[in-house]
Amino acid sequence: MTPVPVPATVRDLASHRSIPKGESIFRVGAHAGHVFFLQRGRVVLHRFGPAGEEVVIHIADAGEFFAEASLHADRYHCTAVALRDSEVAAISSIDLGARIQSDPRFAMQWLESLSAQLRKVRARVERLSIRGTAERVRHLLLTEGSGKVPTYTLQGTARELAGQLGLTHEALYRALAAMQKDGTIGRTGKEIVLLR
Amino acid sequence: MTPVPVPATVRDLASHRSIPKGESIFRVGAHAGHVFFLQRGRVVLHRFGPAGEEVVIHIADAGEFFAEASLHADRYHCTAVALRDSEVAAISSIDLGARIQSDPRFAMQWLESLSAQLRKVRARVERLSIRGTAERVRHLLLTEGSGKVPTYTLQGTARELAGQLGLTHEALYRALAAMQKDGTIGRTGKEIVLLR
DNA sequence: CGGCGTTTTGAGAGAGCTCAACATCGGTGG
DNA sequence: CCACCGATGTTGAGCTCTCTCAAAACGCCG
Repeated sequence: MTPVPVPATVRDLASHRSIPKGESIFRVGAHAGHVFFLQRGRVVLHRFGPAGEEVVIHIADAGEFFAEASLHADRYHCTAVALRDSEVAAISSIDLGARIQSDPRFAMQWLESLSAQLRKVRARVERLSIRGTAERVRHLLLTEGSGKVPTYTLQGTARELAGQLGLTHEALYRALAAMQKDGTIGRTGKEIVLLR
Repeated sequence: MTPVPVPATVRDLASHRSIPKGESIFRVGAHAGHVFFLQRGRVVLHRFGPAGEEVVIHIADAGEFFAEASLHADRYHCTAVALRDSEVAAISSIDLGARIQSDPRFAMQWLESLSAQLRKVRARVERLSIRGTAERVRHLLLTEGSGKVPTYTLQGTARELAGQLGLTHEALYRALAAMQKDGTIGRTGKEIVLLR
């Protein structure tokens, strides 16, 4: 997989890091010095419960920012570990904060990026609340698809999509097969089209 | 229910509106003139699919901002309808934008509020991805609970919580009963405590 | 007191998970 | 070039958990 490029607005603030699978990017309690942009791989953010058990807060996929709160806290509230070999862009929170304060245009852009993420995640919450595999797929196509006839292009594997939809891969495959058979969707390679 | 007060930072920009159940607050395509803070009630944001069917993007509950993207778009991309009698604070997006641009301290606060929401929603996504009613409740207590011994205080009814957890109220009641019986949790009134 | 919404428990049905087997595809090394 | 390997894709069968429908107890407010 080719790495997602760092957004142009922060590119000059970013320094590149490669993280082997299993290694941590930061640990809870450490100085919150950076905001991160995940260019490739997958990262889990988790905390530990009273009995030391892992509690997953978020799983970041390629193309996402994470630990944005480093701007406002001085210590990380969770631990970040690479679930695969990953590449991240580390953005100094001091530099980022300084630019936000000094460049209102940039502040607006950063705000817009956060808003967009928020909208996306909220839609995902709604999707996960829907009962029925087919209905979830339909919601995905309607909210994330583009074009007159809603078209969604698979970014990764269907297995990954299943995870995003809160389904097992088997359930997703069956739903897609059924929807294709009854003419709800069409598929050509990585593209899924909502027909009715 | 007593209305949630408007956050102090934007109070002077806000004008109050009461929305009867079933009425819309804004419609898709209309000029995106305001960001909203929901003080009381519940609001659904939805779009319409090709066949005119409703697609829910988000359901906002009391205490939440919604339509933050009005800052960056000139038209609403969805329609907002009150699911109950609601009270909202409408914040002019022009005024808000102006303050963000002119007051860096304020910009930081607004950013922090967005970050906090993002973190919360992401945790909720993770929660909804968990299989098993009891495990979901446990995740809620561990992520949203406070204190040494994780304690969560019900804000509304248990029914509402069930909705938030993506469960039927029956499933939630049964899970709570079972967890109480086997000593996983303790309950006193609106408080739920994770014991082990 | 009467009515409404919440809480609680029961029983049955169905959707999706689990386990399993096999096909397919892309890459790797002999 | 082909054999092999791991990961993805696909389908089957059984089982479990949650949803659905139902009913009753409870608490609150007019």
